[in-house]
Amino acid sequence: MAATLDTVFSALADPTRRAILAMLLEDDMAVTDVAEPFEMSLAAISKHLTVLTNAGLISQERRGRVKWCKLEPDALREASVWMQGFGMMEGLDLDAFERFLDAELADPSLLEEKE
Amino acid sequence: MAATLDTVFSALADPTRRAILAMLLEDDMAVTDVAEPFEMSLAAISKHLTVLTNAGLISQERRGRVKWCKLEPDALREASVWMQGFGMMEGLDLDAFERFLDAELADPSLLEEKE
DNA sequence: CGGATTGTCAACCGGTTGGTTGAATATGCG
DNA sequence: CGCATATTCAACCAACCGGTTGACAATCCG
Repeated sequence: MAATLDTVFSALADPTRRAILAMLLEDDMAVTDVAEPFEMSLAAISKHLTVLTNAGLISQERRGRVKWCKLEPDALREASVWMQGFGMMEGLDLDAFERFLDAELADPSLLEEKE
Repeated sequence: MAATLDTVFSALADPTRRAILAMLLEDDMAVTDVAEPFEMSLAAISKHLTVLTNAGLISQERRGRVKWCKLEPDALREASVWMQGFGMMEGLDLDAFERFLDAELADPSLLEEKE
């Protein structure tokens, strides 16, 4: 699917879909389990999941009766890069971010609150 | 204006609006000048500008007849932080990332190459 | 004043979105 | 086989979106 900035951003514009993404951050889930916490029909959730799939933000793999949903965070990269063009991440180039990741992983106390 | 993730992301979901933001990256502009390169009515652009204003992504200040549009890149921060929670933050807590952002913005030299 | 420029408002229109319901389609299990 | 489970499909609906046009308001200028 062509995951354009349009499809990605508009997929992210719905709170239900963002909540679904957050849930999938924890673990892969079946459609029914994704739907469980929401007060809307399963069919509605199914639609949200196809929107997310078309945006490339998740992938769905059928295994037996169950269709598993998996987060595909790479789809956020293009959008993230686009946003970085706008100043608010002044100086926060990806290299710096990688170094931050390394540092954090090596020594999580590095960025502790310093008061 | 309450600039929620909803309003920000849905504002960004339209290519015309993203193009407008990119133009404003260069310089502040009057409404008519913003509209000039687009093949649509001034009224349509005016609507897009109110959407961007409601999302907090731009501000508009009237000076005489002319209304100047100014980019407000800070509005992207919340959305950006939300997005960074996915994928690149594997195994990291968001609080640390936000502290990182603050520190980075306060002192960009913090993460200079250390070789 | 009177005319040109700048921008918004209001009404309208077709297409999309986010939800519903009920039927349909697989698949697994006893 | 026959039933329960898992998920989608199809039709429908109200609401919203992105665009149009024409009228309107405000400001500058000769």
